[in-house]
Amino acid sequence: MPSDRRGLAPRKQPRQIRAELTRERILDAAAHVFGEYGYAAGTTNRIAERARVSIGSLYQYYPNKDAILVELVTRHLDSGGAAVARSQAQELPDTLEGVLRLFVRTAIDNHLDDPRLLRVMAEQAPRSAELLAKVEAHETERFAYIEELLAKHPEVRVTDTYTATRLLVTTVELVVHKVIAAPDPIDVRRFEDELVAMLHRYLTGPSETVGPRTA
Amino acid sequence: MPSDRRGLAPRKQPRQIRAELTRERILDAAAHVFGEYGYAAGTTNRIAERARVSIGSLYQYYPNKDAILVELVTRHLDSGGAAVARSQAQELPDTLEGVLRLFVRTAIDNHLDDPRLLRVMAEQAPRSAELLAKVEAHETERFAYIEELLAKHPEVRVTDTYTATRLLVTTVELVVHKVIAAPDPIDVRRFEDELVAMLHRYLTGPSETVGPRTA
DNA sequence: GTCTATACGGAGATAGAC
DNA sequence: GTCTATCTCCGTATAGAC
Repeated sequence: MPSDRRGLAPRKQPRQIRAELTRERILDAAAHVFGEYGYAAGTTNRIAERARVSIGSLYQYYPNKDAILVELVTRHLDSGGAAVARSQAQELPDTLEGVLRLFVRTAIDNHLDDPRLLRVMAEQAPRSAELLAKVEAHETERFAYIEELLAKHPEVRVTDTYTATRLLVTTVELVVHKVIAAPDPIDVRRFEDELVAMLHRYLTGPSETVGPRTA
Repeated sequence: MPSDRRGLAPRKQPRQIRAELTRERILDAAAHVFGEYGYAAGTTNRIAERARVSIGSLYQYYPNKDAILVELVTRHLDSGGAAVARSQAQELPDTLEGVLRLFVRTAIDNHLDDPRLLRVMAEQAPRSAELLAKVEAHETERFAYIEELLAKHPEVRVTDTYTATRLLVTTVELVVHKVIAAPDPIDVRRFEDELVAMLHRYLTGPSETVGPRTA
């Protein structure tokens, strides 16, 4: 225990920083425990143990187990947003296909680090209203971003851009989740190729009737 | 696992029949309770109550809660298989697009009856080894069926049919689940149109435009 | 074979000492 | 502000009467 600082001028408010670190530690521990045991068996006791914090302390930082998971999901969503921002900072590829590939790959990379945790968050998490709202907000943001992106490319021939955007983003999200979370190590890059091809042909394909093209 | 006594007893056994009915009743009750409360809050007590059976009796028919869900999923998968068989019995559409539409629509129809239960089964169910095995078996079957189907259509220009089939089936399954399970009643038919278009263009699109992943 | 009553156990959450 | 100890709650599963 540090010495009693009563009456001394606060130096740098180490408490706040320490507290923040503890929150982080708990969150990291939760990520690990949820990933290893799943949500139901990922008990707060285990989380506290792994974070090297007593169960009592844990409840000082988070009101309940669910709140931990919500923060975990939030953190994940933010990390995804940050990744997108990073790509935006650099110059985007010229071709539509390049843009699609970047989009898909970013999604993949953002999930590769912890597939098991992904499963918990994407599939096992109890869907509280708060969580749903957060996820939906991020989704809306993504929709807008992608729709705008597609608008810049004249090759896009699809008419119902509203539905198309939703289908595209949804497909990428779901398929990427599935492939990453799959128990067997599928050939991810091959999947990536096909997924990009599918999206690209969808967007640039003939809008209604299909005429076979001669090579 | 129920004991299969077929062929052993030539005499009528009304008990067996009654027992089978009770199993059914419990299963129906479970479907309702899981759909309404989710898996975790869908307790065996509630299930027993709704099935008008005591909790003790319930455990005479099923060893534990998980077994009930497994049987529920099995039943759902079988119903899907039956639907496919039905389409197979009739003549398939001539065009590839028609076939794809039938495939997508069958998937949708097979899920429309109880979206909330679908959510539980697809998302919340604890994935026991047994359950995973069952699901995977069905999936493999579907893969084979679709791959064969695609082989019959010369319009299909995609080269890596193995990966393509998996992408296609996976996409349909996931997107359909998502759309059906979505809280707001999305315009399902519009989504169907776009999904079919995407798959169709993917399969018939130029295969050589997509080079290997760009650096 | 179906019920009632209950045990068993585990998880979330809290109280109070330090 | 962190710990230990504990309490409550509740769901699963069982025992035993009828």
